[in-house]
Amino acid sequence: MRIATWNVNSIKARLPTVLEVLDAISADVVCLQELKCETDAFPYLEIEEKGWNCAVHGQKAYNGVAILSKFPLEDVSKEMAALKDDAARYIEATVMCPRPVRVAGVYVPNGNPAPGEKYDYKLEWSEALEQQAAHMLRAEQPFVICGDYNCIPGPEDCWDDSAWNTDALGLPETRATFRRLKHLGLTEAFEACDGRAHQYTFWDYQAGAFQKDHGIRIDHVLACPRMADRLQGIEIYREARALEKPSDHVPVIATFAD
DNA sequence: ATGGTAGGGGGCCTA
Repeated sequence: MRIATWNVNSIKARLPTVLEVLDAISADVVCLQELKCETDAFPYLEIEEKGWNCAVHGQKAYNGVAILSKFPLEDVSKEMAALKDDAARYIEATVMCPRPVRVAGVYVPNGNPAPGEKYDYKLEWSEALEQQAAHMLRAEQPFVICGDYNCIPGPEDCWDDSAWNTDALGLPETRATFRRLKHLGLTEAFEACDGRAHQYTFWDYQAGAFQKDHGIRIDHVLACPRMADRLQGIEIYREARALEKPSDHVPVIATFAD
């Protein structure tokens, strides 16, 4: 089975592209971030028409996450146990593929400017996610946590570390929150399957960043031990960034043995 | 050179 994550930067502005890319990547489950639409305004009809089941946690203008699945979605939850959050940044559901897997889709706060209130919120949110992961590890069901972590794991995951290690996405304390998550016993799919330096999932719209390959790797798939045992590969669908009216992020797809 | 671009919503904020 293939599980993908993609920050679409507005589902409404991107719908034709999203449908085209969903066809191209052949995933069974897709976590989407930055829908930028309310739950009721999600384009259910157009996406369900292509065979997807949709679980959506939207809000007006900002944030918004969804899980799409070719298999039935069950037991949808839109909150982490440890955080009452006004922002729509979290969604969790069980997919039957055919064995049940718990899938969490996350949109971790950007955190800029750092230091400041926004960065404090990022750290608070990351702490709640760590607690959520710990809770899921204690439960019996295998799981993955996919999404836009807004974290550049290491200096090799951006084009110029000196440009990023003082940014909220690359600060040592940000990288520490991501390491703590992994140290609970989660496997980062890219690290386990590929691990090459300078492979990116986001390029800014500004200053010709994509053309210069000035990117960062901030979209990640983390797997529990049992799912890590089934992990077969990771792909970054870079082609999506070269399309007309692209998102600034591209899909990341992890393949697991059935 | 502290800009640049994109999206949403409503006259700036987030990224």
